[in-house]
Amino acid sequence: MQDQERVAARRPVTRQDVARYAGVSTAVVSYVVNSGPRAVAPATRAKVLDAIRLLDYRPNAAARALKLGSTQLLGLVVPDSTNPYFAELSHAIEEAADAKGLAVLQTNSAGAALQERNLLQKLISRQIDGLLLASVGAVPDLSRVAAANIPVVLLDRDEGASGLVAVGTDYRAGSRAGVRHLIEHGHTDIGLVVGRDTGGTTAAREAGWLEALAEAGLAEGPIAHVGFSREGGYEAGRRLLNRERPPTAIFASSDMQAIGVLRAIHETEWAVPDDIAVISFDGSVESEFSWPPLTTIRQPVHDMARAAVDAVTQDRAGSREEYLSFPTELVIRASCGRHPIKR
Amino acid sequence: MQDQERVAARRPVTRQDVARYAGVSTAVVSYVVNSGPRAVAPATRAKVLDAIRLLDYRPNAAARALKLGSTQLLGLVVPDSTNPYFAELSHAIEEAADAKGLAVLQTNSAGAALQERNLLQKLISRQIDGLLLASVGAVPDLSRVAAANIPVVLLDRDEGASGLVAVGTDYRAGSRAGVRHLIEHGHTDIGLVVGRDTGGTTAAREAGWLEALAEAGLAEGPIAHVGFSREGGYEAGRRLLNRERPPTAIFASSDMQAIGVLRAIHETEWAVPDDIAVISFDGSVESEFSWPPLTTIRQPVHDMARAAVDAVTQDRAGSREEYLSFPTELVIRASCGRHPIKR
DNA sequence: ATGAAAGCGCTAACAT
DNA sequence: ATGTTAGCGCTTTCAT
Repeated sequence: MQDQERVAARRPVTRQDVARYAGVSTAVVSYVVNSGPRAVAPATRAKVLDAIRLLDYRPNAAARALKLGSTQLLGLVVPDSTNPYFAELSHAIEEAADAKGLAVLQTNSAGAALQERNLLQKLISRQIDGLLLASVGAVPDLSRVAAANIPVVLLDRDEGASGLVAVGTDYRAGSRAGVRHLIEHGHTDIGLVVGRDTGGTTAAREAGWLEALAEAGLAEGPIAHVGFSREGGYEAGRRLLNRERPPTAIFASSDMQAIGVLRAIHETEWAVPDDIAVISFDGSVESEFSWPPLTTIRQPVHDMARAAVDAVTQDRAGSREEYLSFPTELVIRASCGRHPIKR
Repeated sequence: MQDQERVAARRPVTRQDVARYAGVSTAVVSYVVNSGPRAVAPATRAKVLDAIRLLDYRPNAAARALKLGSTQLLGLVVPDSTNPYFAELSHAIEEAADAKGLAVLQTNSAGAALQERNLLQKLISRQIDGLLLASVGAVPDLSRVAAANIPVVLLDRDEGASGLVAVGTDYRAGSRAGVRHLIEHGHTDIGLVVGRDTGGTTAAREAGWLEALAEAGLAEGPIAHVGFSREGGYEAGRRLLNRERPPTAIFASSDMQAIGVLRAIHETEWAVPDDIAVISFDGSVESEFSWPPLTTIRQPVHDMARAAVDAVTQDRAGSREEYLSFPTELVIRASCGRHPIKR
């Protein structure tokens, strides 16, 4: 008898229930819910809407997905969502997707190709309608995705890939503009901190640095190849500072690396920008609140996210090749200094 | 004739196809795929497995979800996934979920109650199997979720909530330990930077600070109530430093706020920790690479994530009340100084 | 050990 | 304008 208090496990409300309650057929409920494809008389429509409200009916997405063959789900794979750049990109993607009624399954590859492949498998079997991939390698294995006919958009790329849409910023031009700014400050010895991998955006960032130097007739500065992380930047900073004649300015090709560089500089008790200037690439929030605030080449993350979501939801996606490149913006803050450094 | 090159839109491989290819019934394929509920002869099993491999068959998650009434999907709502603390928590949750074969729908409420409600609606209609919620308000509106019979676990809480499982750390004890550490360094004038909201974890963090002071017989230091952001911390820092007699140490109740405080201090050209010591709460990576590196009270994010995922996937979830509290760890770095400050 | 078939909730073509 | 109904791919009961 005491067990009578047990809460009845409510069976979820279905379209059947709504139809019955409103005294119409299930088809009509469908027409109302989806605003089509058939018209419904205003009076009937009102009845159905009432029933929906009263019963607190919510369409079953799984059933809908099964019927339509579309889940309204996007898959997103990034190396590390904890990295502010990817965190901001992911956030922007989520917003852009949400605006289109799409939800996103966010996953982390930890920068490992194997893990990335596993994730793709899982996402495919979840019937995602599109895949946004910031891949570890230059040539991700997309055979399974292609076989499943899922549109793909590559993120964080410096060029298109065979038959795919890719989005990125103009890393080369951005880097060049940043380094040129350093040169305008009078610097002639500008070091580079950049990723360890060859190709990809790393090469483009490096190329921009080189171009700016060449343009100004300056000699190539010292380079430190390290991981795209704070730790990597720290290591790079130490290496550059320990040279016989350290550069007077450093271009770090990502915010994370710049943060690490700053730490290395602070540890040697040099002043930024008076003893050494620093400039970074990405423009994530963290660059604004470092000490000193970093001059940075900002990527238009929101524009890129929107473009990526747009592209992946277009019919033509997956069957076209296109590279969507976005311009960067030089955000000038304190780390690059006001005056040329004399040493 | 040219159009013949057109790629045939492959119909996805279904369980039917596999059954036909392997010369068995669809039921047997099911038994093999799910390792149950019926046994299958080893030879048959092998045939089916071969067919699966050959046809590159992947079960349709939507169909499975419809049939089973379970999507293997978790919903996650945080105020801002761009905040390193939530980024790390989300990342850890994703890992914990993935280990259980669950995927997670990550969403951002932007700290707005209305947006939060909308997200919950959307997540519910996607038939999530469980909800992880770091809510904006002290008492989230969970009526819809409850009606849908979806287990909920509250994140980032300092206490249980009626009928719900909640996870959090011991904010009060952690804060107290941190402030006590400052006191051991000889500080007697310790300011507090804390959230603007009353109640919730804010109150607990404040209580810990107060307790440590009381314990040591010290007077209550100055308080700045600001948002849980870098900007908020900056504002708080300025306010505290502009006092007639600034505190010699500041306890910032989150890493983000501490980062802002550091900026304010640097701008006044005071030295940390020599002129003023700082200590923070959370222990996200960013605290490690600030300058100087922040002494911080670290939350065991991974443990919390695992516990949250475990709890939300338990049958009993949603019908029990429990508060899972995790201990913090004091991570000592440079920002709290070695010696008492004399001013 | 295996197979046949009902049915999960929804959409839309086809009827009326 | 509205109703009837087949079928999306899967699981599992019930039969064999």
